[in-house]
Amino acid sequence: MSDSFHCSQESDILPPDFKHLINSESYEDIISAVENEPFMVAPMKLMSSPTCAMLTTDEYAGPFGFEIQIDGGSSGKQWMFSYDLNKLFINIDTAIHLGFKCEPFQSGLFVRAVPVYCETDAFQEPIVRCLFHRAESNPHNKGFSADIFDHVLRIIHSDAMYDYDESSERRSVRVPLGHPQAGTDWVTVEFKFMCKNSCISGMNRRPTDVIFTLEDSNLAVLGRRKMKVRICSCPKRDKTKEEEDMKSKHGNTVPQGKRAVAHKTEDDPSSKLRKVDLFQISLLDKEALVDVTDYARSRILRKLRIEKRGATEKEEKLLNDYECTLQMYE
Amino acid sequence: MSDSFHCSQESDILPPDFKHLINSESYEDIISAVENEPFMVAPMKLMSSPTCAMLTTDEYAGPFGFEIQIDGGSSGKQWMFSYDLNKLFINIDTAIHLGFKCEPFQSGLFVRAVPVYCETDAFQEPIVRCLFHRAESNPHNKGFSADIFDHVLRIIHSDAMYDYDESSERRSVRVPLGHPQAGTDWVTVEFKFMCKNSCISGMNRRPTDVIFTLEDSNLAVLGRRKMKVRICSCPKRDKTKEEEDMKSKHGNTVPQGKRAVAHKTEDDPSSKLRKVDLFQISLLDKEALVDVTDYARSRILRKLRIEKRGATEKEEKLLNDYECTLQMYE
Amino acid sequence: MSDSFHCSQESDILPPDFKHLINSESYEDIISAVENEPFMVAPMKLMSSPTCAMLTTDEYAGPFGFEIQIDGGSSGKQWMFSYDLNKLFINIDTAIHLGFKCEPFQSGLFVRAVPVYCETDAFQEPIVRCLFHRAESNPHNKGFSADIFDHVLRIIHSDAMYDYDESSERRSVRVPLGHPQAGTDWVTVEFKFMCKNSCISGMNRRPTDVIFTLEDSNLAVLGRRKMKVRICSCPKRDKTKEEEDMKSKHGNTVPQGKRAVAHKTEDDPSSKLRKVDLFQISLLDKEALVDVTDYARSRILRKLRIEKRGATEKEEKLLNDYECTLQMYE
Amino acid sequence: MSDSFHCSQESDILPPDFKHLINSESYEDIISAVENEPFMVAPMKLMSSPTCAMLTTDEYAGPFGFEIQIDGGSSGKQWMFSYDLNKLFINIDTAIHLGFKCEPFQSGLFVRAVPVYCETDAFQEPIVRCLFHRAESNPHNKGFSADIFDHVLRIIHSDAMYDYDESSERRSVRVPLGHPQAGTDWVTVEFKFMCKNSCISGMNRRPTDVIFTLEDSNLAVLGRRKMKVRICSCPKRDKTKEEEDMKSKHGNTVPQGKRAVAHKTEDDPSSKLRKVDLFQISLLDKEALVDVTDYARSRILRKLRIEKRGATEKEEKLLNDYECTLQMYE
DNA sequence: CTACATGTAAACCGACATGTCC
DNA sequence: GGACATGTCGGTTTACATGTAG
Ligand SMILES: [Zn+2]
Ligand SMILES: [Zn+2]
Ligand SMILES: [Zn+2]
Ligand SMILES: [Zn+2]
Repeated sequence: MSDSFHCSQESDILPPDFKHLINSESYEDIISAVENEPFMVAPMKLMSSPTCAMLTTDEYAGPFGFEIQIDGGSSGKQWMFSYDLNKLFINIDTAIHLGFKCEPFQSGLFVRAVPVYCETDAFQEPIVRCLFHRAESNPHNKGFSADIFDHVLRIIHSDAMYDYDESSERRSVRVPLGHPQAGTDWVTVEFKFMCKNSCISGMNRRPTDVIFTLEDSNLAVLGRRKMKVRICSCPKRDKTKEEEDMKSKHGNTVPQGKRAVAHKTEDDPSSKLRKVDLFQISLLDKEALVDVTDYARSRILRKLRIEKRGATEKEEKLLNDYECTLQMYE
Repeated sequence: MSDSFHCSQESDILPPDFKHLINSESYEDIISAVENEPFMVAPMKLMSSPTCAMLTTDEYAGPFGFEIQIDGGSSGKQWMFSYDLNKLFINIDTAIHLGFKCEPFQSGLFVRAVPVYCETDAFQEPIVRCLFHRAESNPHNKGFSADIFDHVLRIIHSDAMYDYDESSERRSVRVPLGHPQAGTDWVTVEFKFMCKNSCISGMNRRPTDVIFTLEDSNLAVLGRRKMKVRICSCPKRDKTKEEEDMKSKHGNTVPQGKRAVAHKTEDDPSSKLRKVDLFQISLLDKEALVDVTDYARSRILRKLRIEKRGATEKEEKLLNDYECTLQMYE
Repeated sequence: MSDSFHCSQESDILPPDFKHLINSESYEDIISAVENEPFMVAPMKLMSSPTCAMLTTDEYAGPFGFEIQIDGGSSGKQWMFSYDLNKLFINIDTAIHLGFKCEPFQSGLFVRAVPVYCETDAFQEPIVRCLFHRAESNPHNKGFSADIFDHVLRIIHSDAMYDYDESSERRSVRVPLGHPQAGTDWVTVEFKFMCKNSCISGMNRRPTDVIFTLEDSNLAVLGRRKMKVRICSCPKRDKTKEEEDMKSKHGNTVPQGKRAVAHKTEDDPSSKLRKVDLFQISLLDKEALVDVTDYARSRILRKLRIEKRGATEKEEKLLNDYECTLQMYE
Repeated sequence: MSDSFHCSQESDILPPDFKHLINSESYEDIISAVENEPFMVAPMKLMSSPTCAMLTTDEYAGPFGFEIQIDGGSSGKQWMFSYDLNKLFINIDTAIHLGFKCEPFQSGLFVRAVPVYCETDAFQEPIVRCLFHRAESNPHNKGFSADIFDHVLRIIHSDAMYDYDESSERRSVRVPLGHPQAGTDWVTVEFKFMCKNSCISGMNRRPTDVIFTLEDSNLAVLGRRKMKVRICSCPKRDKTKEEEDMKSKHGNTVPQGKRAVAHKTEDDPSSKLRKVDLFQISLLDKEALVDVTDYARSRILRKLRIEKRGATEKEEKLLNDYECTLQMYE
């Protein structure tokens, strides 16, 4: 869970680009804007919902600095991530953990994942499971509701919501984005792909992307990330092959001097800087949440009063967070 | 991390500390409330008996403050208890004494023990003895009634009752809970495990828990405790190994080349993500954490007192969590 | 090596030779004997119908001298017949014409075709179409009744009857056998195969035979022929490959790194060991072999003539064997 | 099927010993003796039947020159034969083909295989299947008669007879020895082992031999061979290990000059010399057998008469064989 | 308590099977 | 018809699990 993968199509020489992370200077402005008119960020629901036929696929950090992360280090299993290609190679029915970050994490946010064909010709065709894998008798469907039989992409979470867009016929899945565990500022979500790219009567050997969008509960898009994905039986073999293909292609057009460079992404200190060591407690119901949040807020304020000082940046952010919560539930 | 046995990460030298279990101030109130209306806690016998296929495994002190204790200090050679793992490592056919507490001890109470597989996949499969150990000719069966040949778990007591649930096919054993001997408030029960986790045609190397339930004679569940158990030939070696594995796992981000299997309930962080029915707040530092947690706890206790009722299962779990947190950071 | 199509090892240039099938001298006698008492051959319908799970697959000319013919000369691109392998290689949805002969052609006769897996393990599993090809939306099903969507094998004839054996779940197709056109004594029937052997969720790369039975309207079997079939995308390539494999196998003692699977009936020598109901004698040289085989053959034929009856299945098999031997060594 | 394995316990330097093959000089005497007083060879049935507790295990070619052969060449399977150790390493439920030779092959002969513990302590204990593998529910028993559930050793042949010796409680299996196929003078029998040496409540890690005896129908022993067998999950690993152990043991007691020498057994020309290229034909019933055999005999005799010469050795043997057959069935 | 015995599982790799494209 | 795409299999190796023995 250490490497944030970059999203450009360029060769692996390029360092990952973190500029899309929110600059702290503009942070308060955004937050305050959001607080006052929550979720104003152009919903454009009718014109271009995150699941419409011609959905936008451009990367977009958005007001929350939405980011996505994969732990490419633990390769060698049923999946491999290629930093060179920014592409995930994964077997069918294999759990993959992706990390999501947004600042701040607040209730009412969702992450949606929608698979799309990346070739222009097929782009508008919705991706659905093949006849074989969607059959009720298929073991991968054992114990699941028929609602999700047609979904290629699953989120393994009891709150996962499987959406079907009647107009585009796209199927997607989303989950409420909780808060990060102590010691990290990423929220981990587990995905599984339930068809192969090669499935006949399904994806039929067409290459695919997955589009991840950060949304509020009105489906307004607050951020967007893209990842190439190939679901296949031999992730390692195919990753190697595609990387070699890519290199030899570059070899023809670009001088050979290129050398493999260590991925800065993997240990970019800037991401570490952002880690906040927060603690968490769980509350039973909204009433308790409001009550305890209020207590926690007054606690800080009292402390500041006693210590006769202003809030640190961290404290400020937390207070902000508390306010958001209180506003939302009171 | 929600087990009654121990909540700290310290080594197993420390004796178990049970003081944190139920806050003594509010304790009497709860009990007295319950005493007047005994067994009010919805039995839900049909929906979920303590031996049904999908039996509940969550810890639950219940109206009697049901607790369980093991004397880990006197760990002999044939068994060892790991406080780090909350897990008993024991050889086959070895006597182990467990202490049970409920307040008040009254007639008509039983303690039942039912072994279950903890892996999600196998959870519903009843645990029975392997063909080898259940054979009449097996020396461990000498002198016993054939009724218990198939039971992995025995209570060494003349009043032990061996139950077979025809619907789930689970086999369990229970015994009337007497009164504590003078000088203690724990009742001791002797158990023996009659198969190993590694027994082929039996548990087949699958890890197991034992669920202890406090019941009345109508099988209504009045309390529940869980203990991980591994029956093996080398309790010490295997305990050491698992503890080391656990430590190195917590050290690394991801367990490297190890075999991991989905467990039904685990303290693995991803399971926390599933606590969707709970709310979370973030705190800045340990001091704030302790302070706010204590506030949240007293809030619940106050509520219970006001409403003159015992804790629901959820509330109890939360209280438990709070206690653990407090103990860890105070 | 007991197929009607061809018994020599020569290349597929040779046209099929049908002369050896039934010795013409004794042939008329047999037929006339049968004509007077038609259908005397024990139908044993209950015990072993032509579509039951354990259906018989042995070749059997029967009282009508049932034979089957394929015009291998006109091998187009979409199908090829291998005389070396007695195997049809054909593409999906491709018309193939088979000739059937019986003497005399009379009303009330049917030809049934039932596909079966030839590997022992899968033999009893009924062959049905894969989920992809059986889907109503599949273009190959356009304009057809849903009754036949699940049938791998079709007869292109308005009188074709598609049977479903509820007990074995086998699907087969049959057609009334008309009379030959002027100038020939073969009746031609057009078949199509509607799945590939490689279809997942269908035949799943398992090799297949087709069993052709001559039947009366009571389903009594009056003759039986077998043909290996492989439905694939590259009939020619695959035919060449299998023929080469076969040759190199016969050359070497043991197929080195190849995958071999038990077949239900094969010319593999170990199956001969099982012929426990037969007796064997050893001969010194080819001359003796031919001589004695011829003697044994005439012995059986004489007996049939004397007893005025047709050959039993066993006798016919032996006669077939003898013919093969004679042809091979004469 | 090329290597006859030798049966001595010595190191692998020793060439295989073929002296036990029948000397051709004494051949006629033996045969004639046998023909006149068939099966006179000391039956000793009561004292030491081939399945008694203290059964003899010494190698014994006997009057028929009984021999056994295994094809050790094909590695990488589920079994491996060590010529160094004269030991078969094989997985459970794995087919192994053994070749048997006796001169002459005649009807009424049987081959029996009985497994025994080779350690002195356990030798008299009968070998039976473990509780796990003998259970009716065990998939390896699916489709088999309960009679053979307890047998560790199976012969895959419809005529296999499973014997139980009530006095010794040993279980063994035997099969009538047919005639060799054309082109070889070995009869092949397929065996399977249905428990592992490590099976608890069964062989329990004790090493085993298999004793093969050539018998007549009165259980008189006419030949005996012995083979070490280890049934395990990793035949290759364990074979390698035992061979290394053996070598290092020899290294301590014997000067190191020993070098691995090619096994003469593997291509000993003497065995090739004995190969007779005979042809075979099958007959339907005894009557046909007698008739055709008589024809074949007179054919040879006529030929000799015409060519005015005596019989060659081969012819002589065949004639003898024919006589045997006629005598037995007429 | 160390060394070993021995079953199991995962990972790896190369060979093959078989559809598709050009 | 050749080159490729891509699933599957079989064999190998390595690591691990776990009982036994000295
Ligand atoms: Zn699919
Ligand atoms: Zn057991
Ligand atoms: Zn199909
Ligand atoms: Zn066994």
